[in-house]
Amino acid sequence: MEYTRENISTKLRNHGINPTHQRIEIAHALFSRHEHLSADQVMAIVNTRHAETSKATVYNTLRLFLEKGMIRELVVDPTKIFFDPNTTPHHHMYEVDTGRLSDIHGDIQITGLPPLPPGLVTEGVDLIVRVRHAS
Amino acid sequence: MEYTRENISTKLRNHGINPTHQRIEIAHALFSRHEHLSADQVMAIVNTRHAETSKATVYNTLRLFLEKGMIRELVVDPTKIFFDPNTTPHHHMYEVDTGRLSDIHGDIQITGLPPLPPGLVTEGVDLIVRVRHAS
DNA sequence: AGGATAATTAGACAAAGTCTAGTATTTTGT
DNA sequence: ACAAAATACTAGACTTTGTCTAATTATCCT
Ligand SMILES: [Mn+2]
Ligand SMILES: [Mn+2]
Ligand SMILES: [Zn+2]
Ligand SMILES: [Zn+2]
Repeated sequence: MEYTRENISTKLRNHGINPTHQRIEIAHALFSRHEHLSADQVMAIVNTRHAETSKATVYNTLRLFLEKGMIRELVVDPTKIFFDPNTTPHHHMYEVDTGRLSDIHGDIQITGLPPLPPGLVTEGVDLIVRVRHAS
Repeated sequence: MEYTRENISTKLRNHGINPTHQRIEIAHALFSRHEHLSADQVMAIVNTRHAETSKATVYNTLRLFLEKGMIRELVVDPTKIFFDPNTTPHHHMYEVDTGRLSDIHGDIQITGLPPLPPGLVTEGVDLIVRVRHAS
């Protein structure tokens, strides 16, 4: 699938989001790469050519995409949040010494989780394998 | 096991940590409760009676305990780190709407993890079940 | 005791993220 | 097409978590 401006506009509309210039730019930054990006990185990408999008808009828009379920938030680095354009269930590997974050592919099974206390619903199950480069 | 000052001093020495007044207070805050605490909460607990321990010392000491493997760090809340006095492998449940963090007990098995790329070693596997209170 | 070393401190600083109040753009209704 | 209303964007102040520095204090050793 190609991430043209037109396709991205459609995707935004499908999620109930009004496709504005800034929102298209931010969505494009996230979906055309297949990486996990921080708000700061999104900000930098979107403003490479010439400054067009403010910090407030980057943060607001990422929140909006999250609420609408278009992206996913990863809390894995103590200093910043990463945003993941892939919302299908998958797990992550985090290199603690370099800060690199990548997907784990394969058929991972988690068994033995006790039932939830009543009144609680699962929002997601995050599995993070923390690794580091050998001595 | 009782967490007297004496027992805590011994525990610190066993981890190669010089037991000072502040370090004993901080360790006591963590180990006498069986909760996951943020730096801020540790700070508040340690300084309830009268201010005795500075912010710098709280942060430095928590880092030190971490390095020495006496406590564990949990990156789960986007705004702050939690410290866990329980270093044995176990997993967590995080209530996203209240910020409450608790242990998951039971025999959880994770299968199907692909082998690590060469040169990388596992530091830990964190499983976080994110839950929220039903609508 | 006295010198060396280790630990603590106040407060400046940094970075991520939020908020506000004003401006610009887009949409809606006629 | 036009005006009014609603939505979106912005600069920059502000907040919070955490780090750093340089000076002070406590501890250790002979
Ligand atoms: Mn940055
Ligand atoms: Mn706090
Ligand atoms: Zn991912
Ligand atoms: Zn725990």
